[in-house]
Amino acid sequence: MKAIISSAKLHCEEFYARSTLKVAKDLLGCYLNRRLPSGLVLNAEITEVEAYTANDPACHAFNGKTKRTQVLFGPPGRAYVYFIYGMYNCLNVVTEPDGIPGAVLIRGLNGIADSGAKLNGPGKICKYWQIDRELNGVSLLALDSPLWITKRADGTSPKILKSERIGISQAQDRLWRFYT
DNA sequence: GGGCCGATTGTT
DNA sequence: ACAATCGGCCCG
Repeated sequence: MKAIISSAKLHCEEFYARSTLKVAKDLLGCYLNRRLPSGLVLNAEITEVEAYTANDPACHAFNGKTKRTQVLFGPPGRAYVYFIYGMYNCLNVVTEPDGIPGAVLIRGLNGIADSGAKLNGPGKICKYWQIDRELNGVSLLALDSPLWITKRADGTSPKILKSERIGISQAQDRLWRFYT
């Protein structure tokens, strides 16, 4: 058995089975980890997120469950990856208890592979980290997952700023974009 | 089957 | 400002 993670710990399902707004803010400062098909593992600190909830006109799940959005209604702690603008994929983490839709969009990373480089924008993150719809629905909780999230090692929490969400045409008054 | 739109991004 | 580029969803 090989150890993928030494010091950092995975969140458990209970972490994701909470209010989407709380999960969004708590994910800031955590680390997104990605095992590429080549075997190479990338990791970087989450620095920007957005929350999308059941009673939110900007959420894909707002108009009910469809083939595309069904993972939003499923168990928490899974990846929701959708294809947008004919070119880009966006990565979300599913929140709320099973049966209630909700997700946190990952919009920004910092310190990619210890290089210190920043990666801004959900489309670019998925492009550079080879995240596409094949990962839609995968659990982030299993150690053999190609995608998982770990807590920050020092146990501290970053200072959180908020603003309107980017690129939406509805519910623009909700300050549900959080960043560090 | 047709048409419109989108949780984006890079270029004009 | 706008083009790139295509799946989902609604309508008929």
